[in-house]
Amino acid sequence: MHSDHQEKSPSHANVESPVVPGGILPRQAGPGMTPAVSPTSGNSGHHLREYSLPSRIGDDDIARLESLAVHRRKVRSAQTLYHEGEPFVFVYLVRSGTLKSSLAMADGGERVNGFYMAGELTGLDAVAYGRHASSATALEDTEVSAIPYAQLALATGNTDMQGLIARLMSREIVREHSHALLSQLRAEGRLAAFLLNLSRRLNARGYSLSEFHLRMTRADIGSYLGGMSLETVSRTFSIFQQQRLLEVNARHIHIIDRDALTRVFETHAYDDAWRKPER
Amino acid sequence: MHSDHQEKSPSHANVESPVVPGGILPRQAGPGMTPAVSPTSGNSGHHLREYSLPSRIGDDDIARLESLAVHRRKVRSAQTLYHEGEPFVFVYLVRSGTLKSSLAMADGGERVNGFYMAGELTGLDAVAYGRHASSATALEDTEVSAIPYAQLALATGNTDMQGLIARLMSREIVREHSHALLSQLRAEGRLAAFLLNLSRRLNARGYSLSEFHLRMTRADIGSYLGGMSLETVSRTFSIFQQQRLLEVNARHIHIIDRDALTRVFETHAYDDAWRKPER
DNA sequence: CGAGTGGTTGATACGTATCAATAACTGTGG
DNA sequence: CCACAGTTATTGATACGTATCAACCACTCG
Repeated sequence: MHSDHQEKSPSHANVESPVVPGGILPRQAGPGMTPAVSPTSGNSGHHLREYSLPSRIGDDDIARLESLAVHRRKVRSAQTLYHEGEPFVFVYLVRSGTLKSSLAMADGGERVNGFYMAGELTGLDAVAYGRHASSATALEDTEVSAIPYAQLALATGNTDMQGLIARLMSREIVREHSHALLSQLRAEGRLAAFLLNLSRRLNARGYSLSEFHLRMTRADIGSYLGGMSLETVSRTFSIFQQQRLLEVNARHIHIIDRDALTRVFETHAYDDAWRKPER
Repeated sequence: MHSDHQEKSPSHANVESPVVPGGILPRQAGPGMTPAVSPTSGNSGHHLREYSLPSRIGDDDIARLESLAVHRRKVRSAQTLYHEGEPFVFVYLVRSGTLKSSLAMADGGERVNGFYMAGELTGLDAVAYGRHASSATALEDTEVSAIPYAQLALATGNTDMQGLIARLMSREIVREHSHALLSQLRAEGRLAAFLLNLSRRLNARGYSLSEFHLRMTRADIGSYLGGMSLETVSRTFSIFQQQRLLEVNARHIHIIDRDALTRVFETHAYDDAWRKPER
């Protein structure tokens, strides 16, 4: 029930490679990671272009966090790492694999609010009330490092652990804000933004920028993008394919025209985007 | 240009009352504030019922923060406290009045991502990158205390200021997650959730639970609720009024049937809520 | 091979955006 | 003090995007 996650495309090796303690990020991590908000001052707000999903952090920070980890934990595909409501003990640094974070809705449905990949920290929403505010489920076999939050909070010494935590949380807030902007876009814009974002994050981990494998279902994507039905997600993929922006084969994605995709989500706002010009 | 914020209804005094240093919260603040996530474990997720907007904090915490404030600042209605992109120096504790937080969109539009009232802290999204990630605009004449973030970060001693900041940020994250759940609701559910939330927050500040004055426009509300047009907001108010759930007079709101309002947002999910039962 | 899960596609219904006209109110300046 | 302009809100008509329902296919797993 978890066998299709081995990459089939030769262009990108699997991240399951031996996890070297203290540096799980294949390549590129230093410069260019920090500024996800454009430094332009009264900017016109290219949040969507800039928006980066769950907190990616530098190798040095990862090492610092890793040093406080008490154990590794493997989570099989479809298993959950923690459930919402559970007492909060650890934050988890993803070593390999992919997690989805979700909230249960009153009616039994679920809302996906994030996907976490290697080098990202999950569980920070539990700090507020000492209980996990969301659940984390593995979308493929995944390995995490468990870091006792109490350790982080108490950590003293030259490493400004407190500051790191604060920055990571703030980044999560910024990310949520950017994500909220998706509600202004229609299906095509949302999916385009999502794909470009995934592409960048995977690329930062050493995969191809143009070709990758989705680890989540259409339903997950739709939920994450703000209550789109899985059918709409599927149809939107088909549209992109017809327009030759993508090649889609179930979960294999090949981005053909990156620029056009970018235009899609810069153009497909509900009202303003395409109407303002002629005013 | 800012004259309609004086309460007209006799049932609730204006908060502009003399700001007593060290305790701006009119009443009720201690018990019952902390748990905004239901402690039930594998819960069915009443996030929407529980969801609390920007970080409200206890009087003691407010006092601790206030002690670090370097100055007060008055912001006239429609003026902005800070713009996105500006260098980050202060977080602001709202003393009186109301702020809206918003992001500029690439096309010139704006997306409202929060409203802040007395006792709430704004600016935490700037910690991530040292620049404000959103703009704060006064919806009425507003007064804030400016607290240098550097002070907070360095604060030592018995007061666990770091922990407080961490909890506040985490709470903001939880709040964002809850807010994201609104995307699963339709117009009526979203507006109902919004009104009930406002009602509770105002009530915690000593106002009537059933009657209050909106400080934001229909457009602001629509934007905040996820890209609803101002017309839809207006129409939804009318619907509630016809159903005798509310009395609406421009920005004066009188909640007649609180329970029914609650049912509205528990019922008006897109698919699951009303369909699951018969499966 | 049958069951289950995930994905695609079509027909249709519904919710809401959009466009438009009007009204109430606010602040401004003669 | 009143007329004018600008904002805000209400309401109706219509168009459009997407949810929903349904049928079918592909693939995996036991």
